[in-house]
Amino acid sequence: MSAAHDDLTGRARLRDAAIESFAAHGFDESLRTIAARAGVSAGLVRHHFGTKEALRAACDATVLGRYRTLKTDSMDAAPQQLFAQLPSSREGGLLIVYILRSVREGGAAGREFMEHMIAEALDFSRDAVARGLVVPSRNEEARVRFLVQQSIGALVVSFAMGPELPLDDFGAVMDRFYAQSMLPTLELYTEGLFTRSDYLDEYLAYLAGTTNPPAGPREKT
Amino acid sequence: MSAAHDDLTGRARLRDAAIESFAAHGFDESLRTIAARAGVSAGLVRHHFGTKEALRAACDATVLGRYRTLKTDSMDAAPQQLFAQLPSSREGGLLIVYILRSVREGGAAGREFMEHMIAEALDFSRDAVARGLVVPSRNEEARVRFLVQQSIGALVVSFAMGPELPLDDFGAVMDRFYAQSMLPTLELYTEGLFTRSDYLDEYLAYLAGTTNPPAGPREKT
DNA sequence: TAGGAAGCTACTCGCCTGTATAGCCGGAGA
DNA sequence: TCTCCGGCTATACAGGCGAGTAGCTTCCTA
Repeated sequence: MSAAHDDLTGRARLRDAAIESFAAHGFDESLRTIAARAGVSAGLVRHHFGTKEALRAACDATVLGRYRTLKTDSMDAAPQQLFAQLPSSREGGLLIVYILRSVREGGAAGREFMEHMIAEALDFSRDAVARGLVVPSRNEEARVRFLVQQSIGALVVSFAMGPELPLDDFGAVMDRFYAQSMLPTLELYTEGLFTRSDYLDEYLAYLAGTTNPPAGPREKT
Repeated sequence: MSAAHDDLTGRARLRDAAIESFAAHGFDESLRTIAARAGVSAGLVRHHFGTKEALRAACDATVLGRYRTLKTDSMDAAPQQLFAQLPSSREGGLLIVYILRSVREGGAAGREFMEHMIAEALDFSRDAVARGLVVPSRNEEARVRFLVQQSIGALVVSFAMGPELPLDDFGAVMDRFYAQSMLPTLELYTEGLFTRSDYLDEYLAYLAGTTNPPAGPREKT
């Protein structure tokens, strides 16, 4: 039940070892390696989970659950960045790396993590707009999806470029990333990029000409 | 020598088949599958390239070369997006998918592609600033690295979320992506995100307090 | 105290991978 | 015409993988 890290039953130890292995070295990590990390035999994976896919699913569910818990436990505030105070603990860093790897790999789990983060960001964004801190968008959801996709994508790419992610003191890696991107982020968010609004105006005119009047545009699949 | 697709020598056919396989299904595609796609035997890979790693290196070099060629051949203009008119041809789409997959996978090849695109974008950005189209940044290179990382990252994530990339008519996939992100991009680039400059001002003050005066800040590794 | 289930391990199987070796075949040069 | 040589194939090999089977220990319960 709890998220302690010591003498647990084999199933929990195996699951936690798999989460660490997956986060550290990717989802192709072999069952034998995972079992060795957990200090148990390889056959125990099959005994408890049946298949590797099922073990992976259990890891995904556990990570998502712990992520939710950590996020709601520390509702102090998240100024402008997702993953704000999360990587302070080793546990939080582990979760972030696992999630980023899931997104990078694609598949159902990555999609679920993305949708979860988009929903969070949408709440946050609406509140920020209501409080007058953020300019409104002509399509709030599209903007949030776009911003999350960009932010997470930048993290994914940045970490993919590095030689390897140190699972411990992941906070240092995160700090380095923010140190490199904080100034450009604030510049872009505060001052924009274009000196004139020609491009936007033209595109809005183009949109008005092709679809219904831009009151409440909605995605069309 | 040329990039035709029909009766080539086995080495070229093998290399081209590997590029398509890697782009379509990832770099774990087996040598036998690649050879089958090329219509040759699996042993020929070893005969011509020695190891799979060497085949991969040949593919990387070929893709980078073709990308350079395609980019310089069509120097008409690239309004605000990298990969502007590139995916119009099947060849161009193939290259983009291959590059995105390389970046997503990480490693030396992905780093090289990234640095190449950053250098391109830096040229373009300096020119745009000089022409008064784009506001100057306090650190041009940091901004460009950040923007490229975000743009490529968004593409990587977006394509990772999709079930599979259709190698043919990749232009349609690209169009769909731009259709979803064009409005948020133009809004953000034109109007920014924050209503006030508090965050930026505070961060600049913080920077001024920790380092040398912010005249020409430089990255510190 | 006997029984039985649960937790766990040792061993095995078939498959697929990259790599290695031996040899076939056709065309160019002497 | 003989010969050699490069392109190419067929087959083999060792290793790692996920999955399957059988059996051991331990502890709880009837």
